[in-house]
Amino acid sequence: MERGAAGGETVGSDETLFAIAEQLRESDGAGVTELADRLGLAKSSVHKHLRTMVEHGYAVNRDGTYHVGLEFFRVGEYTRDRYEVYHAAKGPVDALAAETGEMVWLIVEENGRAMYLYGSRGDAEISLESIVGTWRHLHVNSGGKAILATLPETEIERILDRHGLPMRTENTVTDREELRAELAAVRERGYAVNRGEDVEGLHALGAPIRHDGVVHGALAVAGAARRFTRDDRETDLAEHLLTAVDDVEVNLAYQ
Amino acid sequence: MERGAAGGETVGSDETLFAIAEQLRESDGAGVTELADRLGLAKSSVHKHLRTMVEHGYAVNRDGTYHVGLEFFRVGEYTRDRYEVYHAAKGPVDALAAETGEMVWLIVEENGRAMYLYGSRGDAEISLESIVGTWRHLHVNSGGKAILATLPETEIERILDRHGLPMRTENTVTDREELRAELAAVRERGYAVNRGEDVEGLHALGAPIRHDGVVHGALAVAGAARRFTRDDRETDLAEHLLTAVDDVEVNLAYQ
DNA sequence: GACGGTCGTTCGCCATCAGGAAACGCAGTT
DNA sequence: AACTGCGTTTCCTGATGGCGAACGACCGTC
Repeated sequence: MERGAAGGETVGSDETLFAIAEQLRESDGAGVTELADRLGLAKSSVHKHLRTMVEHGYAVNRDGTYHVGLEFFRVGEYTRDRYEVYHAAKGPVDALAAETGEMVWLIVEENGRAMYLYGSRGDAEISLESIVGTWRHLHVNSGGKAILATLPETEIERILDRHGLPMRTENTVTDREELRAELAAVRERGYAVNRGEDVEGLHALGAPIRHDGVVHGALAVAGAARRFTRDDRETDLAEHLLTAVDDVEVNLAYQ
Repeated sequence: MERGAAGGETVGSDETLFAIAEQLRESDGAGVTELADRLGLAKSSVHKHLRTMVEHGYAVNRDGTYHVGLEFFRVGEYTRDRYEVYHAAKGPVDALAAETGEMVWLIVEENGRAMYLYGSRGDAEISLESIVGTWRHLHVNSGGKAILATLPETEIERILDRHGLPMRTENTVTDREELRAELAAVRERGYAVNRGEDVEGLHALGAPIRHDGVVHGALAVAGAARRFTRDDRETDLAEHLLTAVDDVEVNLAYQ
């Protein structure tokens, strides 16, 4: 069995389990044979894992095909709810979205990656659900850069070593020195800027949420590049963003 | 290693993994030693599992203690979003909550248990988050009973064999015959009633959501027993409930 | 500033069990 | 009625998950 990347021993069966879950997700449900083929495993092995997963609610068999189970949802909800910043930021995020008419996000960092924990938009609340619950590299995300800028140099180094600086668009910062310079600017400015570095034509501003000397996450405002580059729209948005962050920090202070 | 309950072979390492995740959740984060003690495992084993989990985002080490990771949230969000009925029911649930001023839930069944997939309440949207993402036995839940009533007798039998009829309050139906009679009444009436069978003083009505001859879940209205037993409040609520279900079914039909 | 105590982590060994191959049983199809 | 493709079961075996012990880092305490 192929083992995990360098960095010590891992449990092979766990990795098989994760691979099965991921494959079930990617293919929106699958059968034993399909999974075994795609993962290069014996049908019997896959079957044994699936039975274990079903027994614990991590998988279901709906009329013949296996799917990921709602136990993931249960643990996932818990994981999100445990972030105090989620509860503290919900209100301010909605408010900021209403004020600006743009999309607003709460982003947190885990293991050197950014995850969208909550989102809202001024006009409709459409299609945000496909973003919430997804990972991003820190360097292609305004919130991610805002968080990165607050970390000590050694920590930044570790993260970059682990995840690299993969390119997403023409504008992605892929050079360490360039990133380092930008993070210095972020620290200076108080917020980070993303100019289509993840998605072409999508600009964003991000600012870190601090409490008790710890970074709890970041807020980000995102919208069409066209709007963001108009006159002093950026400074205006930044003003609103930083005020919203203040609100979140106050909420954190008062539990 | 202790194996899973009767019903064929399971993967022991997977069960260890699930146990670790559950323990992390129950204790809101824990260290290697604590986990090993509680689960009766060697520290080294726990450590190896944790490393694997961290590598895949299913755990994080935040300043010395391990926690469940947001990868659970990612997969969990996907699992919920894959339920068409979730998207179809959101609007109607909110509307019904506003109309009635009571709590309204979307409930789905998986592996013979009910899970709260979404909730809303008329007045404030407080404390619903602690319910969404939790399991219930079908027989103590109005939505669960509504779903159960639609299933074929053999299926009901299988579920009762697997999960039993544990008592939650004085009012819980713990007798199979009694339950069978009640399910017949549910089929007759078109909706199920819960009179404090899960939580003392909490009554509820539940009705199944059908589409293409399949049950997709159930809606439930819940509130203080005192209000529910007043005059013809029940028939009035039932009317609203069944109308909301119709709306969901229409949404399902039109994608 | 030496000392237990406690923790996370690493190491090496061994019995177990996760994974493989093949066969079985059941549908639906030809 | 033979065929095909599926999920499931059975049996076997060598890789590996789990163990115990040791290590090293970090405590507060005396």
